[in-house]
Amino acid sequence: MANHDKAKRGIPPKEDFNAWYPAIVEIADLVDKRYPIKGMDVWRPYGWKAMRCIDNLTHQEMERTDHEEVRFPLLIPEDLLEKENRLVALLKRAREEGVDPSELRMDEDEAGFKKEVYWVRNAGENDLDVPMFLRPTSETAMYTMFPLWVRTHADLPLKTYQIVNTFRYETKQTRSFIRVREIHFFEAHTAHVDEECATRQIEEDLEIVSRLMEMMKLPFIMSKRPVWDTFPGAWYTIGIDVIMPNGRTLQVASVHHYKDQWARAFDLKYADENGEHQYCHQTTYGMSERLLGAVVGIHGDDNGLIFPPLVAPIQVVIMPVAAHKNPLVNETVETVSQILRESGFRIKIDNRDLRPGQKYWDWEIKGVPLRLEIGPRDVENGNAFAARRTGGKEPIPLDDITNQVRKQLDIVENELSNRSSEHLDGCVIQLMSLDTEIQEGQIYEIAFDGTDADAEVLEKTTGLVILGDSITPFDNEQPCIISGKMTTRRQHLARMY
RNA sequence: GGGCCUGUGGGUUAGUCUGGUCUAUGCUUGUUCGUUUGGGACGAACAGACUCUGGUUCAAAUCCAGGCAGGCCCA
Repeated sequence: MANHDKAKRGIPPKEDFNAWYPAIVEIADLVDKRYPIKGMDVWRPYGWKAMRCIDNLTHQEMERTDHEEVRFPLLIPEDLLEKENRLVALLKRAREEGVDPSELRMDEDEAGFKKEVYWVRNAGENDLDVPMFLRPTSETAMYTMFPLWVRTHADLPLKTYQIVNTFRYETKQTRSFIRVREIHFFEAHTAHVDEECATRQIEEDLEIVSRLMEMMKLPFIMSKRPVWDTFPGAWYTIGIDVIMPNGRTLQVASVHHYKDQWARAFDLKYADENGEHQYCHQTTYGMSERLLGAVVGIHGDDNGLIFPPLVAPIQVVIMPVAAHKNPLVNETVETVSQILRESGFRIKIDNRDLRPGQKYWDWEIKGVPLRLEIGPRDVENGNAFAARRTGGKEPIPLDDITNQVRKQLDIVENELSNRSSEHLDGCVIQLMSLDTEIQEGQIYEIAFDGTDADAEVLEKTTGLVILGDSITPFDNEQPCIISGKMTTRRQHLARMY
């Protein structure tokens, strides 16, 4: 049978990303999609461990930047939402009054999450007087408490974060890690004395995101979102988009500068040095399990996943080969794994009673970056045989195993890094004029300095979406694609997930 | 938001159009035993399913209605 090989592994070619992705998340044991609620997958041990590895990097970054972890309740009473709604309504009116209406887009959604939340209306046999909803995000819950915590300028900055589950009633098609109804969510919320301090926080957030993206070797773009794509209640929003293999962008993180808008709605004030009350300035920084979706999507290949070493649930799988021929094999495997574990590597010994070939495929599908084979021949020569998931095999000396393994993992990291930037360079191309034919799988870089109305034209004619102003503008002025006016504003057009 | 489609063991699949031959087919997985073990071994035995509720009928996996769940396409 010609496709026997493929059929047995059951992995569609990665070329066909829409088939590959949903297949691989199940075949590699990340999730079980058979749980009977749309958009709520079961995390399997391997998938959860991968997520935990990513979360650990996040925890480290939060620790490094003096954020403190908190944990807020899942349920929020409905009446608190009214403060938020009033704020959103207020901002909307201000925006409508302050901006030329011709420049405003008419298709703005009703702001807020109200339609997309799950409600709890009963408790036991009783109807609740005040219904509660499952948090879609925690602004409302947190900003109800912040005023109780902040008294004076000495309490600021307040830098908190939590990693929790949030809920959104998605009506669109769901996809593991990418669009789900129960979201594994990271959110940092901060409060500061003034706008400038809050702005510095935004800068810190962007630095953290960049570091995390680098650790996970993800190709990304950071853009200040257009007004209509700004989070309700935010002064501005910066979106971090990963460029997936099919050229679609996936927003994996967002950072919001709220100025004092939420503080006014929730009465979050502090006493300054002169004893006068001032409103705080706040920021939010959010990420989700989409990070894992991006890691899966970006690095995997026809043979399965490839985890970047920093987030690999198992970094090195050690495999005794033909152990029955020489008792030294298992002994060596034990010693080596112990040494590596003590050096901080995540290790797995695979001594299952299976044909070696089958074990190899297993770990390739699961994306373990490095495999060490130790057999009678290797023991005799004082080697382990190292096979990198990104390609290439070589014997490495056992007496220097820690350094050697580190070196091998570095090679994998570099390879993934190179692939990632190649992908970025290949996907993003310049669009000089609207007459150019738009191609599937491309992201277009443009110089654009037009109005909202111009933007709408741009989106309609290209069938793409504007990501917003790139964080790094052009060095030299270029003619705007619509008006021809010279500008350094660099923007991107893409298909978004 | 609009439209189309699907639901059979753990996975996948035959059977549905045209009700009876279906106490339901093949492959795979799982368990046990034996032989094997440096890139997917083989033999034997066993285990395991018609999405739910209602209707039509002498008779429903099959037809009808609804629910739940899933997939695809378009805004």
